[in-house]
Amino acid sequence: MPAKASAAPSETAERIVETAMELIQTRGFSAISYQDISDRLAIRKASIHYHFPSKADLGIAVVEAYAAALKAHMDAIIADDALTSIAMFDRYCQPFRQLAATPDKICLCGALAGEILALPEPMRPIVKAFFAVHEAWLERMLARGIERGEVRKDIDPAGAARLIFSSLQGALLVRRTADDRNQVEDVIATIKAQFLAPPA
Amino acid sequence: MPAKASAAPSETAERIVETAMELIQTRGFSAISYQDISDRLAIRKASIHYHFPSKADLGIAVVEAYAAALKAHMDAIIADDALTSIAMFDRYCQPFRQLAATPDKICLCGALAGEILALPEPMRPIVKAFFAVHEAWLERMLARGIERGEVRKDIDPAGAARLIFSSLQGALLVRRTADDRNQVEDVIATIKAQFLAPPA
DNA sequence: GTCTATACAAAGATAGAC
DNA sequence: GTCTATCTTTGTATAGAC
Repeated sequence: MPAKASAAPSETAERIVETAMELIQTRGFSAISYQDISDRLAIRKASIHYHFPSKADLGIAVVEAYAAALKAHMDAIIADDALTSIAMFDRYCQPFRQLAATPDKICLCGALAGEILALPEPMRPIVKAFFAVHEAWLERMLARGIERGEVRKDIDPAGAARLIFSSLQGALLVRRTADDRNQVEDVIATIKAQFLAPPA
Repeated sequence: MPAKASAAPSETAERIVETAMELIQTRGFSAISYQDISDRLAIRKASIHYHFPSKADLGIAVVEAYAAALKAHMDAIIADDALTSIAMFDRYCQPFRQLAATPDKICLCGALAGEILALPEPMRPIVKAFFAVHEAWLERMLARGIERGEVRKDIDPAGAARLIFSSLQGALLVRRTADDRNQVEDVIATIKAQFLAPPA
């Protein structure tokens, strides 16, 4: 029963998705093939096609899994109402820090966004929704911080959320190429200093 | 005399580079082919191979041309010593605004950075140098602005330069997918408000 | 559910005529 | 400098045995 949107995936299907995710994060969607995945899993190409008939099916499964994992992470942060704004942001950044700690991974949706017009059409709205969800989460966090007096009143939550999210995506992109370990940390530190410092 | 690093390129070679650049900015390097270019130019694949024997040769020519054009733009800004910091930044942003005005183009090096590990090895250091040059330029602009009292003294020019450059790259990436015309303008406005406002 | 085998198209690249 | 023709490899995908 392959490629069913919300069926419990078999273990093999999960390993395929995980491997594909890593490969896309390092090389991009256009550049990877069923052969690349089958090499890593010691499984045949045809077996991958059994679970994911087309490359579009596989891509959709990968991006849905990624988006769902990060959504759960964000929901968990929101659920803890006692957190300060800066603690919320630190927890939000954790997955991005983890990516920055790898030698060559970037955000899956950042990688896909760079080649969005080369993607199978059904993948695109999922990437789009991912960005919208993250920017909305950041905007809400900032608005809450202003209410609580933890964030400067003179910032625009929507504009700042866009800057923050864009800079995190861009920082991951740039740091991999620049091979500079501090790129992402510098950006996070600057965001905190400029946007999450208590009002003067 | 094709593929010579600094020979004057023929007009056909120039048209090939220009077309390839646009295609890479919209679809990515891995996703485009000699066939795509030959279709657009009403020329045969073999003719492109005459000018650029391998895809790596073509990629190098494209990224070198792009980097050189933006380098000239930055040099022209630096040459005008009378500009205020905010005027310098506005002129710096002009090429990025132009990209944001297209339906589907992002920074060439942003697109390439997303698939850096899938690129022919000789292309990579050129992308890397592009990022280093831009961040250094922004850092210098900010440091000058602090000296002139146009930029807040409490910011770290290196960290802020990284945030600004990352956010511009990220904003182009996100706005294309989000199809949101204001993404890039919002980010530029927020940068100005937070980093280029006069000291309190 | 995984395998072998294969079909079919597209890719990068070269040879050689004009 | 551009063309036609062709080679070789790779990629996505399917058929059918086990």
